Amino acid sequence: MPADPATDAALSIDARLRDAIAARASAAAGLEVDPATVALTLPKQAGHGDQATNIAMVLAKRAGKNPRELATQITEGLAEDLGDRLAKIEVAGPGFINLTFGDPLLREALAAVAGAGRAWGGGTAALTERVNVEFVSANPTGPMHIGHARNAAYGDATARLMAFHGHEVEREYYVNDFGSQVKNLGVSISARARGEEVPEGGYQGEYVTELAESIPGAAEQSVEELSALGVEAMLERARRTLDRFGVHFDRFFSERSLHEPAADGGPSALDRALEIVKGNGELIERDGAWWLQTEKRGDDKDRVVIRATGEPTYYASDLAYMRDKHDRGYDRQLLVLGADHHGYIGRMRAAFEAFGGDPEHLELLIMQLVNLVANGEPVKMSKRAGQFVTLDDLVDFVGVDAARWYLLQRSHDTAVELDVELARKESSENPVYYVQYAHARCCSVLDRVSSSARALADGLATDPAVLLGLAAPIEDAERALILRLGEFPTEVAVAADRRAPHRIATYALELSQTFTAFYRDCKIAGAEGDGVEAWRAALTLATRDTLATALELLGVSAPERMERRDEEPAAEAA
RNA sequence: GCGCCCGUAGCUCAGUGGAUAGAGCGCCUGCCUCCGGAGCAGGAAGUCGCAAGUUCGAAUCUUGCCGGGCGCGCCA
Repeated sequence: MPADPATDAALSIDARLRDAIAARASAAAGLEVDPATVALTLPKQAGHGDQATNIAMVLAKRAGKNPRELATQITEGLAEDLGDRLAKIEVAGPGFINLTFGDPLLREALAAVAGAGRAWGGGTAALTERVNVEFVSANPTGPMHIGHARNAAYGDATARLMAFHGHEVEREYYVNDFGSQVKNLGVSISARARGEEVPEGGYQGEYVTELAESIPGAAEQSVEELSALGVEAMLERARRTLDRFGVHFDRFFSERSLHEPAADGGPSALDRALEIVKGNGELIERDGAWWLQTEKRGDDKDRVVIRATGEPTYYASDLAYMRDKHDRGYDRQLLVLGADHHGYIGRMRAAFEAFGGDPEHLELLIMQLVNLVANGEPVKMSKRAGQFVTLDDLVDFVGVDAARWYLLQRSHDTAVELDVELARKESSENPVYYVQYAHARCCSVLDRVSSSARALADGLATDPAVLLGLAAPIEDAERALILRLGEFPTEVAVAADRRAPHRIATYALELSQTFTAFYRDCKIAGAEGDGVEAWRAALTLATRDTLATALELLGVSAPERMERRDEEPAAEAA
């Protein structure tokens, strides 16, 4: 996929700097320097410039030179090469080179962002991969709980992120519509339909009674029929819940279908997969059962695929399912699994390799737990007793935007605590509203900008060069905002590569803060000075689009105006 | 016992080799004749679990220990 040209232009600012630095560093150190290896970072410390590189320190040892001395030589060369694009360049600390951009370079940077619009930050993947992301895959035997909520939010946001970065992504839900749990659901519905207690080990939840009531003549139906109808109903319910949560799958893949004969009447996908691993010498018979020899591939022990009874295990389905996805030609399979599945990594990898898959192309992403807290007390969740905090409950309670934000703002591999009371009570002050507010503020300010300035700013999408002619000096808050916007493509790339959508949430918050500081320090609508209003409108426009993109990657809405919320009624006198 | 994840401010958590470790919430002090105060400015608050090691440089990499979560079925 070709990257957007405007994004290219901005990256080329970065690339041009790298090239220049690499050339001078190479000459000074007497070593080959690949521009791609030049680290350019935005220093967090004010006074350390707009970009910094540690190249002199990295090369010092190999070059046999003092880092500061090396840095000084590189600096002198760069100052000569880059002219007024640099306002300042200096050696600092142990050998950092700090660069401060000149106004011409800052204008080029903003022109690139503004020109790209909603495409800014995307499409920079070096090569496009076909990626299958399997997530949620909750058993259709019960409502989706808070753990599924985190899995859903994460899988979906990761898919959005990778697609935006430049990959072809498909979302897939594996439906466990086969086996003893499904039968168990049928048994439980049947019991409720006949007004009896659910047998030991059955599903106790209220929803089972609801299912029984919703199925006409349930008391007379067979367990098999009730199982099928129950699964169908639960799946439909899951679809509606996910839809409401902003998560849409490309495919619901039935486990049962793996067990059915092929379209041509040939063996099932499961049988074919087993034949393949058997042919590869991966199966062994022992104690009357068939085992996949996973231990030799790093698993704790071998795993049964066909029980002594002749029944395939759940693991056999997993094997066939991975094989099916593999045959569909994806470059990469991502599986988003719950915390309680981390013990499966070994056997899943082993299975993938057993049929000839390249382990590099399988990624198992483990979600850590969400601990729900209400009023400072942990919320107990018992599937047995049928007590859930469901995904629907969460959305009802705090709304889709806050729910997704809270579930996505932290790394997937750290356990998080979510205080639902707090999330709702503080909803007017929590970070997601702050970011949305910044977006709404961009929109509302742009409405107040003069039509001529607005026209100039809007024209940038087609002609970014307009900005370059503006002469007014760039102020600190404007500089900070441009640099922040300029980070977005790198942030997207890192977040996508690390499957870390929470970085986008962090970035969105930082961008919002930077914009708010700009808004405070620089008057936008009606600003004095030649072209200043248009220039600031362009900055606002670029911020609005980048915030909207960031929020969209998280699946959080970007409203053009926030509803004026009435003050909470003062603690009622009761 | 073995395996995976985590230990950073009062709380919830960012930060996967760089400079004086950050944010949100909470707390304290200020700011509404000014583009939306759902806001802004400032402040208090940290032995980055502990100890060694690697390096010019470690919250970050290695090892050991301590503490917490989760998992170790011919269940799904």
